[in-house]
Amino acid sequence: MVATLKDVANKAGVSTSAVSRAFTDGASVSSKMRKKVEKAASELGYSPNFLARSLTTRRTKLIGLVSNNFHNPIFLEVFDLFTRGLQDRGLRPLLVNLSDETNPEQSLQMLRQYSVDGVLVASSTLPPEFSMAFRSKGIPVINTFGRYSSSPEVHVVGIDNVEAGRMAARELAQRNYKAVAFLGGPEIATSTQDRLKGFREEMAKYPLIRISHTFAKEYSFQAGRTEMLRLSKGDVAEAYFCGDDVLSIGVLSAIKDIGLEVPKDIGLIGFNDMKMSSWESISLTTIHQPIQQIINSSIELMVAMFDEPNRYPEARLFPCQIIERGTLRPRL
Amino acid sequence: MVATLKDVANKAGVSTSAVSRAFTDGASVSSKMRKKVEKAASELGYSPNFLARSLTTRRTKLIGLVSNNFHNPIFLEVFDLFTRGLQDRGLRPLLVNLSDETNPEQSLQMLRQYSVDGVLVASSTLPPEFSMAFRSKGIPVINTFGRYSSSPEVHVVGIDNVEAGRMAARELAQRNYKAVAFLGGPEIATSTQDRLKGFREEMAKYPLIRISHTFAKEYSFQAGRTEMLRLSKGDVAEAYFCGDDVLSIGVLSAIKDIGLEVPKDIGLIGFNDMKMSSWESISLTTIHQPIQQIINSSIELMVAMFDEPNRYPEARLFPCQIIERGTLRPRL
DNA sequence: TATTTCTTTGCAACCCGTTGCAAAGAAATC
DNA sequence: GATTTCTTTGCAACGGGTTGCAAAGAAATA
Repeated sequence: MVATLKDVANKAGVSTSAVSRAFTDGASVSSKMRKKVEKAASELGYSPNFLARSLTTRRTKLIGLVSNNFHNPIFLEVFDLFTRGLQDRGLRPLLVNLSDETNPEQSLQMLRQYSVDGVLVASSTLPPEFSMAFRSKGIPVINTFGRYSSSPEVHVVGIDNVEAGRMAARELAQRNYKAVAFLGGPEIATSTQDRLKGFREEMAKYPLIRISHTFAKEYSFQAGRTEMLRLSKGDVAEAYFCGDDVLSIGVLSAIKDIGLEVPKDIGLIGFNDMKMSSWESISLTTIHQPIQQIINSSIELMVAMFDEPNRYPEARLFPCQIIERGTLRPRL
Repeated sequence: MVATLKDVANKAGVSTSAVSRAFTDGASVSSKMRKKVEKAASELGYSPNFLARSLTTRRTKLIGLVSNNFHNPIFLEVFDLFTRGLQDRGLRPLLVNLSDETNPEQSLQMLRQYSVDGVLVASSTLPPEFSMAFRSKGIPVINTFGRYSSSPEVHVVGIDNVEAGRMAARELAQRNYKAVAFLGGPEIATSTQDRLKGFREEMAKYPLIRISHTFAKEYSFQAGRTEMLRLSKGDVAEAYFCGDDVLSIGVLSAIKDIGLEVPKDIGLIGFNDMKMSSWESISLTTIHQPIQQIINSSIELMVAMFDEPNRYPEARLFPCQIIERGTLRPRL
């Protein structure tokens, strides 16, 4: 049915090695030979079978792209950037939807069966052990958006969540809020823990500011809304640092329902700066996470690991940035 | 490094065929043999290489998942459902981001090189020729969310966009709007064309209703917003049928800026019923597209084609449904 | 032109599995 | 117990490529 290397060799009257070489960059072939082969190949509509090739080259150019977050719109941006970045380098993303799973075993086995060249774990909630499982089997792995401190054995590309928490704290302090709160994502998420940690650390410098914290069940609109509605039954803070933009939007919705106004009655700063946050109807002040850079860097690091599998693990952290929009009152 | 079938065979003291059979369902192996092999295999941490296997079985279980829309949040839901559905059946999605490309050649070649078992084209904007290219090379292909009428050679799973357009028209008529407009996505998108077609057809039955139409540059918030702002400089209709929810949300934002109120001054009905449309702060009346069913059905059809590659092409269309929320005035 | 060096080519083994076929072994029948 | 039938096993060829090595050919040097 579909033409093979042998067919091309027959048609061109040359050996199979010659054909193979004609399709390999930098192989030892004369240009006459290459021309002859290419002619035969194009007449037959031949192109090499990557999977057969991978058997000997040990390179599939398949990359496992693992995520456990298919609900937060920011991940659509993430997938877009990852797929384009990989494609541009001739790599192919094998998408793995982890859903509720946090155990690496299944994914690990599956990705090994497909001999992926590497694995990109795109998650800010998975425990470091997840990525470690791949590394310990010798598969290059990058934990994008991961926590760097606790897993120095694995490459991490992302941001310093602790510092981001401090940044939020400084910002609220500068705007003279006297009672602030952190409204995080799921308590077990490493990103939430770290942002809270930084937030408290920094706030400790302002003894006059009251601080509290609480967690939403997940990074989602409804979770944010629900949590804020719950909070509204008690003492409401003057400003909230919200662990994620989609969560923030839920919170905004709740605030409106309660009958309060942003930023007049209550301040809000989000996290991520997803596209939607800049929509005029939302206009969320938030902390921008440079996902374009993070993703590019993740891919570059992955590619570098192909040549240097035992590369010493590093953490690549990018600075975040406050994006001023309409949900915090002006600075002093 | 990683254990192969031969290693297992040596360790267990049996032939490679025996090992192979032990890992194949329904193969002729005694249970003693299987036990022996499994023991050796688990000691070595062996699991079969799918790609090597695929050379002889001619099944990779890889499915190309092709999309050109990484901006509309509905596609996050689509990816979620597709990846889970495929995984549940032991299939693996190889994600292809088409971006601006509409030419199938590159994707076709790439997916052939990876010997995918089938291709799912998830797009309501790609021309039918795109999917046809795969079919003509003998690769099972389903056009999910595609247009059925113009490409009877390819399997299509989705909705009847013309009928959906009629549905919107009926709904607006029933609510006694006297000047309505269709605000579609990109004019070249088949889905936009069909929805407009149905909308006009149905509206033709109501000679007293004035009707017009216009197109946004793409299915996005900004495109919707921009288009509505532009429209606001001229004659504004009483109600808009918007070709997509994210577009609608942009339109809503513009309406607010203009100083009009929904549904008091102006009505709006969207399309898709993405998660976000049900957020309390948006509460968009819209037409629900049953994407869960569409995607399940697409996958089932794909699987059926494995056994019956020349299956006569069919269109599977699912009915849509109006979801009443807060952006249309009550029925008469 | 003869010799040396470099480039190009083909052979054959290999990558990691599967599978048709025949031989060996076990079970069933007489 | 001998014969027939069924099950299990191993051999060897195969799937679609790549690659080390040696031979052949071309170019460079003497």
